[in-house]
Amino acid sequence: MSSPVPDGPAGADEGLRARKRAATQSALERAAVSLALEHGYDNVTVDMICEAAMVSPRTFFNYFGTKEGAFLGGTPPAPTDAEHQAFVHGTSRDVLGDLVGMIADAMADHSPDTDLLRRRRMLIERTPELLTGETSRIAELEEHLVKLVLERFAVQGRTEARTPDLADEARMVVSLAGSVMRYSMQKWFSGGFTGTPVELLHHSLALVRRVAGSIAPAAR
Amino acid sequence: MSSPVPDGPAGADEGLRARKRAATQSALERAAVSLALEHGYDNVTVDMICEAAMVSPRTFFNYFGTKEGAFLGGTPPAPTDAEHQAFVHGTSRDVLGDLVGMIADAMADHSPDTDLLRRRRMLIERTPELLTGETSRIAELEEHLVKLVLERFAVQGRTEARTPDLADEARMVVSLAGSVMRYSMQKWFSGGFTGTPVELLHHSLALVRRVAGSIAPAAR
DNA sequence: AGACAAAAATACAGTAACTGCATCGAAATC
DNA sequence: GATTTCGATGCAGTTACTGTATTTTTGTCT
Repeated sequence: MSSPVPDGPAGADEGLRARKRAATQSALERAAVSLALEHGYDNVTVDMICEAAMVSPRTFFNYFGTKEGAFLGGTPPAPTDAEHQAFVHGTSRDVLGDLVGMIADAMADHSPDTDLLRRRRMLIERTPELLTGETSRIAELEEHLVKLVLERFAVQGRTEARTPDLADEARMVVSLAGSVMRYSMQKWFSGGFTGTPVELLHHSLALVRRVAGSIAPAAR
Repeated sequence: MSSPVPDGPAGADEGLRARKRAATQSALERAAVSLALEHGYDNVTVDMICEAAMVSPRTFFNYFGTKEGAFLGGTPPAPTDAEHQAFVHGTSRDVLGDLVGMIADAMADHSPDTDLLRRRRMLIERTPELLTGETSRIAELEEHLVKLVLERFAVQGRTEARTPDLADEARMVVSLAGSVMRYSMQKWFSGGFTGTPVELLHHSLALVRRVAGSIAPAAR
């Protein structure tokens, strides 16, 4: 108690302000999911969530910007700088796999709250529109992801001079990653999958390979 | 010409009621696109559209159900029975290509109004959120499309007994088709593509094949 | 500890999308 | 021509979301 928190090394808190902020956000998300599980997503209003979490409606929108956001979790998945670098300088030839892995990591290191995740999963399972919403949120990252892939191509020495449609290829990689994520999330949230997320992604990637690989060039 | 429209083979009209209906729908769609091109999508309200098209706001929602609908075109793309059958009984090995082709057809035979299509394309080009919206509309068909693919598999003699995860495969085909459509639409609406839609689809499919094919099983 | 700056919570008023319901008028059916 | 059917409309209400000004809380500096 002598030194006034010089620079907490392993400290999980960054000041009381941030802690309170995290608390209210968490409270709102929990309230949202709980209410939706009880009454159904459509029958839950923002006001109800605010009352349960004891904050003003205006504050709600300061946090999430949209009603849906409270149910899906505050901030859309964004890769950290570390993940960014790891991907760009990855050496494997499996660009798609690495990209999917990065997105999955970004989604995972999001909220370590196991219980909330479980309840959220139940909710999404019975509320397909939320699945669509999450898909859209990921889609908003596309532009950024395309840049990442191009960066990685550059690091690997692939240039537009050698491959004229490199930008197209990057865009397609991102688009395919979207497919894999969508497929995986769908399978994950529909409950039919028993296993770890990592296994699920491998399963999905293998399936992509099989399906896309069986494309014959139309001409027999 | 003698019989009073017994069953018009090529007849374009199905009574005055239907014609009027089509007229107002068209008027609303035109007004919506025009206003958005002039003022920007966000700055156009439903009331403005209604005033321009001279219908009540209530009627607007009777037609489209959502504001976005007026800009994207009344009814979401749905394959006709003919297209349905053609796909299910297709003999080619390229399930993905055929599926994409069917969706494209469904979107094409939608509105033969070239001018409106051109203006809509301009609008979407400068309004990415609409692109996302159209993507979501297609996503709503997914369940249906999965059934179609499974039907086709059945016709081709592929059964769950032989391929345990046939349903998974079907789902992935649909998911990949989504990717191709998304990629194609993106490229189409971004204006960078000079060619017919059919060529674009071939380009996209080839790219999928190249990208997905280059997936090495991670282990080197 | 007390003054002061920064940030967050709130109140308030307003816009705009969307819905249910009852009514009215035109079109199809007989 | 009478009836039934269907689309258009008016109206009142709910709900998501925003801008702005005000108040409360928290961090900081002396």
